[in-house]
Amino acid sequence: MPRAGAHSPFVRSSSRNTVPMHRYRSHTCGALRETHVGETVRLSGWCHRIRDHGGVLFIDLRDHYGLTQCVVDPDSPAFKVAETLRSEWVVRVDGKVRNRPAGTENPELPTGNVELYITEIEVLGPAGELPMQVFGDQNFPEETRLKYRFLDLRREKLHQNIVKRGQIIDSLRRRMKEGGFFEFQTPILTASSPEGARDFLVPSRLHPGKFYALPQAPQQFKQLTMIAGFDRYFQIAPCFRDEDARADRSPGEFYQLDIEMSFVTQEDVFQAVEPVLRGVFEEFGEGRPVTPVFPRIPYAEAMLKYGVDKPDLRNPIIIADVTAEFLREDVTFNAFKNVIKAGGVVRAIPAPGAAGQPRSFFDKLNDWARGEGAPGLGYIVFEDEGGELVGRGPIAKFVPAEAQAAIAITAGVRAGDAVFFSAGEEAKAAGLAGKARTRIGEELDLIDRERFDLCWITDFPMFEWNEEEKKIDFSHNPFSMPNFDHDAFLALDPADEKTILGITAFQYDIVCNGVELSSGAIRNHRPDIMRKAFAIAGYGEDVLEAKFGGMLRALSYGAPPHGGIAPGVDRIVMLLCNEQNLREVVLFPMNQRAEDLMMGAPSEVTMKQLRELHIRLNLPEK
RNA sequence: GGGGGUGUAGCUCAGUUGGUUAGAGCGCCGGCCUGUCACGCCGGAGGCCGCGGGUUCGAGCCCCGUCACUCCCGCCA
Repeated sequence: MPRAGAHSPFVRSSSRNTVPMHRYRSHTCGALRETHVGETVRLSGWCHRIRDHGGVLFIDLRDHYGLTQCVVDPDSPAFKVAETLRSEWVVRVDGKVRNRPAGTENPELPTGNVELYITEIEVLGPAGELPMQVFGDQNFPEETRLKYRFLDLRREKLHQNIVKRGQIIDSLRRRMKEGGFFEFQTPILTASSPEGARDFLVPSRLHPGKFYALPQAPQQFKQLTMIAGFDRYFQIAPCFRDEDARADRSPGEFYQLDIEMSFVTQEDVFQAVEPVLRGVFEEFGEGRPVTPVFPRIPYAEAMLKYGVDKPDLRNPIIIADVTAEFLREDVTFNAFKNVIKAGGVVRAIPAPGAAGQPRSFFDKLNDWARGEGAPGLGYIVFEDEGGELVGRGPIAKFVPAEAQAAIAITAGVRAGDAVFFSAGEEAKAAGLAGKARTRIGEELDLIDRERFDLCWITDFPMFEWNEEEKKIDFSHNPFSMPNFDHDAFLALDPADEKTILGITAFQYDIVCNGVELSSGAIRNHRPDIMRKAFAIAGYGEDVLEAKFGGMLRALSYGAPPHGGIAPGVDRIVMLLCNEQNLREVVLFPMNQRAEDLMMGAPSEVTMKQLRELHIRLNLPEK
């Protein structure tokens, strides 16, 4: 059980014992080697595993640094006590280091050539019967793991993940400082923001009826830091959002490597950040290849080719638009033709080599698509028949050979492949195609898991249509600079929805293996353009003043052009630790319902506390 | 707020078409064992089969409800 940082920070006893022994340990449990043979040493740690042979008793003693086999037999004065020890008791043992008898060495352990012959045992912390074993790699229920997190954290995998997390953060910090960035701390108690996620609120005692909010991100603070002239900001920043959890989204709180730079274009941000992320993936990726130069994929292209704005580029499937092919006069598949007539599109998802799949493969995907709310997932299987490309499948008979050939060319498929179709209104068809792409890639085992494929997604739309409220909204960060001539932007007619919805922003993401790692932008540093952008999104001058007055004022006293990005630390660590869930890389996570089962948060508070905060509860009826 | 999955011993799981006394491994307790490192052998304790209701002669199994955990949708600038 090799552990990180095997050196001991503690005092060592000399072989002549001229130095007094430390109260708890002379060495750590990962330190002893053959060079220590003959020394009298003192170890403290947890009884990892006890093997009682009657006459001889082995105790594997464990601490953060490693594992040392300790032995007692009836000749030792400690034998009686040793027999009472149980798993996970914390003990201090004294004894002499000796070579293991020939043939009993354990090459799995760095300390495996030696053992400690115990002459004295002091129980420092006995343990009750354990709700979960530390030893071994058995699975335990999430609830138990969270409630007894301190036990789970003793276990090899989680312990290593947390160590790795620390090392990754060290590396990020070092790389940022080497890049000329300076670290800042921004407030935790701040003001609620109208855009974005739901805020965590903190009632103010001094100002009845008023609330602080925990920052969703230090967005405005880092911009203000730039306006204050500090030029290059970074922070391992805690962020708080009161939204529901996902496997890759911690409930409540998470950390970002928050970055901001002055006098930069988008290109400068890319040049500053890409080496940091590539470097950290290379450093901690355990040899798995990392994209040498991150490709840059405009949002629109990503939605077409991958059906999603966070494509997993390890999946070789590329979606194609085959709307034109289904419009051909010789094609008689009216289901698709009607969709197209109604303004929809048809997307083709190639399934390389799927011709050999059994019927159940296609049926399963069809069922899945229905579960996604689609009418189904049409498909054509291409086979080679005497040198001719022949399409089969339920809809093939509506598509004559020439049209099939045209589809095959557009979708880039050959005999032996299949192609699935997703038809409908563009965004929906693209979304379903994207999900199908992922699913087909997984079913056909096309995804190389031993790789980190990173890319930039660029040119996000500045605005989007809010169907519910029938209005234009910011589609991302309201502080982003539109990629549009400034004077023309100021002159925009808010009713000109077509032009407005076509405007992109200097807004970008980094994606790795289908996981959105960061989001960033060149900021809008001009108050006039800011006012215009908010006006387009339907925010009046009063709202703007109330919520972003400080920011607007700051922009009015000499603001440098600036921009930044904020990679998600937890997600980076999750990818590098090969974990599917953020709880595996967070020291003390909450459960899906945002409860801390160990500390019992959230919890009720006393009436006195509520009174001081001028709060009266109005609880929902059960 | 909605959908899926899971729920049987402390833990991981098995449990046939609804049919005697609900099993195994790990852990725990006791005994034996002087070279193991997933030690071995023998014995033992430990079960509101998540909870409530229903169907049935009979329910771990079928039905309804509910709760918990989890994954997903909504949400997450």
